[in-house]
Amino acid sequence: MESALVAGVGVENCEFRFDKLFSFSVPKELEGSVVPGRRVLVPFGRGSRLRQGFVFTVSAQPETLPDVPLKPVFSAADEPVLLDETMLKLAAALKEQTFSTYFACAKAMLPGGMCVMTQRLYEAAGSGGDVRVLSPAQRAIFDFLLGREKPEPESALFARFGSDTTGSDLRLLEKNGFVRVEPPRQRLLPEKEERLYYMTGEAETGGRKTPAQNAVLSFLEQAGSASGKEICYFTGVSDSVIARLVKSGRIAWMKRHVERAPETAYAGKRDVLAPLSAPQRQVYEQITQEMRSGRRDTALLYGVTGSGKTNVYLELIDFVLKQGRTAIVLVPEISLTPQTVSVLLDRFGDSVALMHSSLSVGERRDAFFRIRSGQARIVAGTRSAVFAPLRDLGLIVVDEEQEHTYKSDMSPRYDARSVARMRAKAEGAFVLLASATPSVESYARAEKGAYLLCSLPTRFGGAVLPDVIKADMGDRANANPFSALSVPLQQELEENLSRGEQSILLVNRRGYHTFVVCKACKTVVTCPYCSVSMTYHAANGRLMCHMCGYSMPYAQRCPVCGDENLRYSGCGTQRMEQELKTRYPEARVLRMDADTTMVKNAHRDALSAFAAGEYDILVGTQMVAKGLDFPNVSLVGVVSADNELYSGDFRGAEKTFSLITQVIGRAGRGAKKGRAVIQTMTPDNRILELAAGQDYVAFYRQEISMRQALICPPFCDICLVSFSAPEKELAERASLLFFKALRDRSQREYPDQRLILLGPMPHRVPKINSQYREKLLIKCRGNAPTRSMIGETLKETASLKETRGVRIYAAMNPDRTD
DNA sequence: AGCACGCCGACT
DNA sequence: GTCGGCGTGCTC
Repeated sequence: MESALVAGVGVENCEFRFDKLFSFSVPKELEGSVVPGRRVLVPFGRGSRLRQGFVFTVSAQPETLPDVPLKPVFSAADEPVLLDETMLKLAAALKEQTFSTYFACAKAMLPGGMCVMTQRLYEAAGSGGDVRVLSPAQRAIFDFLLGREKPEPESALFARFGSDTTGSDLRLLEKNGFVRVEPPRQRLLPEKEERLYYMTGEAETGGRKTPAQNAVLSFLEQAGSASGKEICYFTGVSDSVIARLVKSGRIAWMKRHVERAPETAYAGKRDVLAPLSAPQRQVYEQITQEMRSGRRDTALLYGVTGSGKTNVYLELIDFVLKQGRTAIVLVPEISLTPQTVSVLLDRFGDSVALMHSSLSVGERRDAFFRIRSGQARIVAGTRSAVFAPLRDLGLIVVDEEQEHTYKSDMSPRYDARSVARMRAKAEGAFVLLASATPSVESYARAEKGAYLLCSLPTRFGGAVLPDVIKADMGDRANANPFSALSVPLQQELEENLSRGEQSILLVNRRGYHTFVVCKACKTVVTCPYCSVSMTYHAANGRLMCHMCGYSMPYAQRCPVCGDENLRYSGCGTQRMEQELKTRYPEARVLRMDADTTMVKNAHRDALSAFAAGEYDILVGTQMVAKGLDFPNVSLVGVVSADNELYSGDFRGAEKTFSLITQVIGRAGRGAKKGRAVIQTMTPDNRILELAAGQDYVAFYRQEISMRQALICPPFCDICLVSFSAPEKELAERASLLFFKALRDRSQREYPDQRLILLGPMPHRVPKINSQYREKLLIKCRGNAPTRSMIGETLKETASLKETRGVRIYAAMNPDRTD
């Protein structure tokens, strides 16, 4: 075998434990198409089954060759090369930083749906030419195909004729006209359509009905039609019941009407130019000067709510575009930030491409190639848009940079902000992190001078900050009997209603009652699969687990002792909605939480309905704190402020401060002065005090000294190593083995890397989905040696037979460590 | 994660 | 005697 080239391939479905670039020989006739960045199929494992891979390297003489004979690359995808050298480098760096695999990293950089296996189909082309020129193997394949009625998928041929030469044989047969190839059937996932299920009227004809099927049918009878998610929510069945009903013909579905893509909806009004205010201009000058000097590649813009940060982004984008460069704008969640996106579309029209999860596979693919071809020069999108294949990247804006959505909680566990900085460094771009409540880590770096720090401390247009009242819920005088609404909040709400002004109430729990407790045996009803309490939902009359989705009917007896004295208590969004409707029958109340926004675009529709004045009160979870500007909102109520504050995570204070500051900032956006009521059991808490005063810098000062005293980020990095297994002991044993292995390795090989090991111990929620979860926290410097130390220990521990059945992963600086 | 190889119990 | 149980170890 004279084949000169060897490809280094990242292969799919490899565990981190044994992932690396695997070497494959490149068949002669594939030399032009097996190039770095190309998607290929390779024979892998004992059975040499076909798997997808990404070519990372191609070389004539690889430095390290395994001592096993190389298998050949089976085939290369018929599509443009998806990843260029820059992106491949980024993928490799990502693997190193996130304890993830080459393939997973490459895949994460591409729009979803792009890595679907595609199959070529082969059939014999008549009698072909002179079969004597064929090798025995080629002859066998040809004869086989002659005897088949239908075209054969390449994987079937591969399975039948082996991994060594089948690929090359097929290509030769094709070249000489013995076989025909159907181009790869693009088995792209079917377009993500929203299905509306309805009854067909054949309900009586189908066979016997199970209780679950009856529940679905009677629900549909009442509702008329509903989405799959809604059916599952309201009846507590799983989607297999729906599938069965469809199969038996008793229900059917139709495509829900899907709106036009927002790009076209907004394109056209290009010259909306708000001139920069003096402070905005000053920030703009600061940043462009920094960009020109090339001294630092990152700036933090601290600008209070309503100070016009978006105006600054627009000018900066204009600035880089004029230099012939391109820009990315990251937002935490597209559906919650329609304004930022629409402003971009108004200003830059169709040179903007949107990248987010509710696009169909086809739309995403189009956007990807539109970006790569240079047609789109600005990309707006969520986390993964940081990988947009723009060339000549000049600027990456990260809006609301403290938001946890920038951190991926699945492999690869990357942080879009640090990826942005990696790209900036590699491609000579500039990163602008912006927020009214920056993350403590970012602000600390800016203060230290690692980032340029600029600020917009006043609201644009001179709007004033709201007056804040704190309602002490421990004080009897404030309490309404049987109500989660305090007297002060009630009074303010009534005043607002009478004045015809709008109000927002933040309730940080979904559902009706947040827990159920048995008065006799004092136990709280918990999920059988998770260690969390069940939440009662009035909308479907069921107790639901917010962790795993398990639900059960409204309980009248204690599941433990059978007693009938159950106490339903705790206030969720549904109960607050109900209470408001009962108390103020005239008021138009809108609830917004994960349960009301299951349907596509429900977010946007709800927000614009509220903005249009169709409702008086908006009740909802975190999601009401972000989104559109509501000029007529003059009151904000924070119904329960304390939950997150005492969650035990070191970011609890930061998250509470950020959320309360944001939601309070929604009061008094227009001409009217706003008011806010914060209900709390701990009115003297400093964090609430500072949030009430919207005083970020004072909050930062307090928080940073806390972080220093407790040795928390930014004074260290925290690596979370998590172990989950179906038995508690198994997870515990694995965590202990890891702990010892890490301690030994650090003493032996990394004596100068200082570590603080916390644990192993159970997670705050020790069981989810019947999996017991242990964790180990490693306070460290997240530098290359430490990462490789942790990575090596991970591989070592995961390879032990004692850890079989245990899922182990590591995440550097995850959003939550509890 | 797959998947094949291999070393022990109940069958023709 | 063998068919197949799933424990064990490897993946270019």
